[in-house]
Amino acid sequence: MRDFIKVMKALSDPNRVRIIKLLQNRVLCVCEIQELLGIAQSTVSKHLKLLEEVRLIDFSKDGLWVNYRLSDGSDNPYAAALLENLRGWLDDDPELERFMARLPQVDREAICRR
Amino acid sequence: MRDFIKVMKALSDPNRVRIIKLLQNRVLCVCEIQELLGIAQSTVSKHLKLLEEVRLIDFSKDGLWVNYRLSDGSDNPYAAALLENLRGWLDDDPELERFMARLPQVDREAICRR
DNA sequence: TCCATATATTCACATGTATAAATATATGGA
DNA sequence: TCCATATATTTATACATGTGAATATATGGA
Repeated sequence: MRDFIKVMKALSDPNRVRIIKLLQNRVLCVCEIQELLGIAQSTVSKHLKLLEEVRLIDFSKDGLWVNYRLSDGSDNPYAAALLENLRGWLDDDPELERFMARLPQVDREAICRR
Repeated sequence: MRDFIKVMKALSDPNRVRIIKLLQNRVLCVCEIQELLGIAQSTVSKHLKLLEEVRLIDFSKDGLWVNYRLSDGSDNPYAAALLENLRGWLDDDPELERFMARLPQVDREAICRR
């Protein structure tokens, strides 16, 4: 029960769901997500940590950058099923569409180094 | 997004998930759920109202009794998909197994009239 | 009409949570 | 070794939420 509840709570926040939807397109680092969502860096880090704890996402380090991507779902069946569901959900959400439109222009080299 | 978040929040509480799992077996009234979960009547009513608002459950009145049952899911695709997922999930949860075992003995006529 | 009772609502309270500012950590380059 | 910077953590705060006691509502019977 606890594992299930944790996954549901993880997906009960709009910003965390937005992060999942953005990661459906490509790998992102913290500052790219921060730039896209327009929230504080510490907030982004916290959301990412929570999503990782329930195995909705994975990360790998590359120098100073930390690359976040969707989990393959092998560790948590609840997470896997919901990631699968989310593939087809919310694609017509207007706010998400705006984020998606900006995604190609968000580059960590241009955005974060300043 | 808002509809999705509301369904996820509705399923982010253990007692509400327990109610859903119990309703997979049969229709239940408020006092039967109260007796099974061991929580206050007002709390049960609140949970049921929230679950109904996101179309996870339905109810029909029968005199003083109010019969709650799982929704057919036709109104909310998120609710429908999660109800489907929950059909096979959590069946091996020990606490839920105890609730299920007590379910046949919980009868509104015997439990609530006193 | 009056009462009993199943459920809903109100209210107060303790706990949980999303947020951002400030600070700490870690990595790479000079 | 020292500095710059990407990310993580700590801290404080406002707000949301689960809970139960008390109260209100609604339904049926006498």
